[in-house]
Amino acid sequence: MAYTIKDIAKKVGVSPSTVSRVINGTATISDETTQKIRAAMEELNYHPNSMARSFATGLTKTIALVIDADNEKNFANSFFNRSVFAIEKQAQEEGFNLLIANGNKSVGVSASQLVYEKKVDGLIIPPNCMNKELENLVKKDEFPCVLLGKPAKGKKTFSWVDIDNCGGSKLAIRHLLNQGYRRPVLFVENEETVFDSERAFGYREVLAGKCQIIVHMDEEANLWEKLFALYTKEKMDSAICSNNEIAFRVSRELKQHGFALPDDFGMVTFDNYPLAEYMEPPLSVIDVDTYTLGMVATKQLIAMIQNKKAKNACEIIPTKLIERESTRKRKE
Amino acid sequence: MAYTIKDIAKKVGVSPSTVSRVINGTATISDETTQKIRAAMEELNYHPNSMARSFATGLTKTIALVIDADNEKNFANSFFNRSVFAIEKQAQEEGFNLLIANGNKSVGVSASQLVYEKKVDGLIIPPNCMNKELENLVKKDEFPCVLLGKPAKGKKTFSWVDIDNCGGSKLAIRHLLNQGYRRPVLFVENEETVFDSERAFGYREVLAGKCQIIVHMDEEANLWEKLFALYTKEKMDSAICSNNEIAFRVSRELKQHGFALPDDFGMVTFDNYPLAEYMEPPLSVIDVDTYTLGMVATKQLIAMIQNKKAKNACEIIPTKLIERESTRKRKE
DNA sequence: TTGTAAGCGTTATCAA
DNA sequence: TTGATAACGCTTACAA
Repeated sequence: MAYTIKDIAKKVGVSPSTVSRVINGTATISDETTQKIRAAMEELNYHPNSMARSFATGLTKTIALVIDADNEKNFANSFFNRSVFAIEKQAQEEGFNLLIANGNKSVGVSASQLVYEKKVDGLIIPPNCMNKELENLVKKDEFPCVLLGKPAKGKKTFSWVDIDNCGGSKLAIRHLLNQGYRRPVLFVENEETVFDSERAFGYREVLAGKCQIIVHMDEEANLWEKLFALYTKEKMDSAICSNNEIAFRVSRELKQHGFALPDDFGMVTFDNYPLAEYMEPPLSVIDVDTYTLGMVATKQLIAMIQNKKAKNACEIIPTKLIERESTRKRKE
Repeated sequence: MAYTIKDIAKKVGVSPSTVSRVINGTATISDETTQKIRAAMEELNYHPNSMARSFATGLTKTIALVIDADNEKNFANSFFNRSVFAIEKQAQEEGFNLLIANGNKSVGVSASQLVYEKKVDGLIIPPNCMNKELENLVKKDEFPCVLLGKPAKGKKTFSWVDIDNCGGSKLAIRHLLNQGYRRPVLFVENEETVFDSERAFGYREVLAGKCQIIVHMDEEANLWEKLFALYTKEKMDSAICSNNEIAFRVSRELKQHGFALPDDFGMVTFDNYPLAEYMEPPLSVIDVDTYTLGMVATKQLIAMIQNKKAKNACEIIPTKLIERESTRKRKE
């Protein structure tokens, strides 16, 4: 068995509470005893038992990130993972551990269970992992939680952090217009997702009164037909794509049919990873800082746990433009 | 305050231990009392306090994955992340939670601390996160741990799981030879890493007695010069690359200097993500199953925790070849 | 099949 | 500045 606080107390000749006080700094203890206790802990290589501690205090010093265990794509992608990395780092920095929780009730230990069982002090939840039970649970107990992404309308009572999808969209279009393109089309996966709808909103706002075309990729069985129509009928000369995969598919079709980027067609895509820099030509991108996203969410959550922050804070992380070959300035 | 086991006991009119027995199935309890207890738990929405439980049993039902918090690249890449996802899923399946631990001592709660403080029951450690302290610690206490990758020579006393780097290499060369290429060169990052050295080993074994050339990318300041020399002097006509990034760099140089893939040059790369499929032409790959890697490691670890498995097991996950355009069969 | 009671290691309350 | 002591919620001998 490992040493306990009692062993230290006995060795030094003080009571366990004194040792506890030295460990936690919860009372002023004479320099002399403090020294002796420190020395004894060092000598026996004593480490407090975290479970006993958590049990006694009711605090676990652990936060959980909820993931969708049914959907590997939602987890194992570079964007989410930079966030995970940031969350872990920030948590560490503030003395917290990160637990990965399952958003799905059907298998293993669900996020709700972690809350019920008091295994964590707070939750970071991607909106798509939020379900009714979790929602009621955190609201009822005022359990600290931060959404990693803007919640859908009508659920604004949570704290959340998101990247500036609307602003990113604007940045992209203004850039295209600046470079001499006239008819940028927006390609999204599914406008019903919050981030695609925000991007569409930004697109529409900048192009108010002008030609606006939004293509939903999930409906495009015959992509080339669609592209060709947009080119001939709508004079499409450039695009903003909502992700690298879309950008790849669109540019491949165009190139295969004789279009050259950037001369015949300009392209900006959201996300700098994984393909943008490696495409031919390398693509200009709206870079979303998912690292900062994760870091800010974690800071906010821990502040809530420590009662330092309002229950209803929200923050938007700005995006930035990285210019590359795919939007080279056009000669007038 | 949430309900405790005593509340349930009182409500049903039994002792707390009986309730505990029902929860854990540690004794046969009459059907009648079992029913009543279950009903009471349901009614009060009772959930056992995990910290009290862990404290009493000394078991946390949590495993930790150690990561290198100083190096984002080591964490936020698609290979490692499929493993993380698999680890989480497998852990869930067996009723364990996954904690992310910091391999680095300098910041926050290090992996060693988690062990000292008894916050986890076992560790999954990438070999590059293994340090002297951790090594001594797990050996001394016979603390359950599995390495996520083959350890360097002389550290074989750990359980480990790795992908079949040597076999993957062989698969790649045999494929190139089959397709009619004659002089495959191996491009690695750094042969001192275990996986590159295994790959080199496989390469040498298949080409025993024939021309063998291994290029270390970290030393190649002028890549084209090197490639040109290999082509003219050594008649290089194909390559195996140790990762997508190398494959991209090599193929870009070749294409820029007028070589066509696969006609002038054949290429196989390790790893199917993130670029291989999106390159021009799409690259044939040695696909490494990092999902299975993580899953097997987790199974092994949990078996160790439950005393079902030897302390010194090791397992190798086979690789497989995915043929694409970059190694189309040559006409003789 | 069930109850009693001790114990897990720490913190927190109350006194001194 | 310190010490006794209770309490945290659960598990587990030991008894019955």
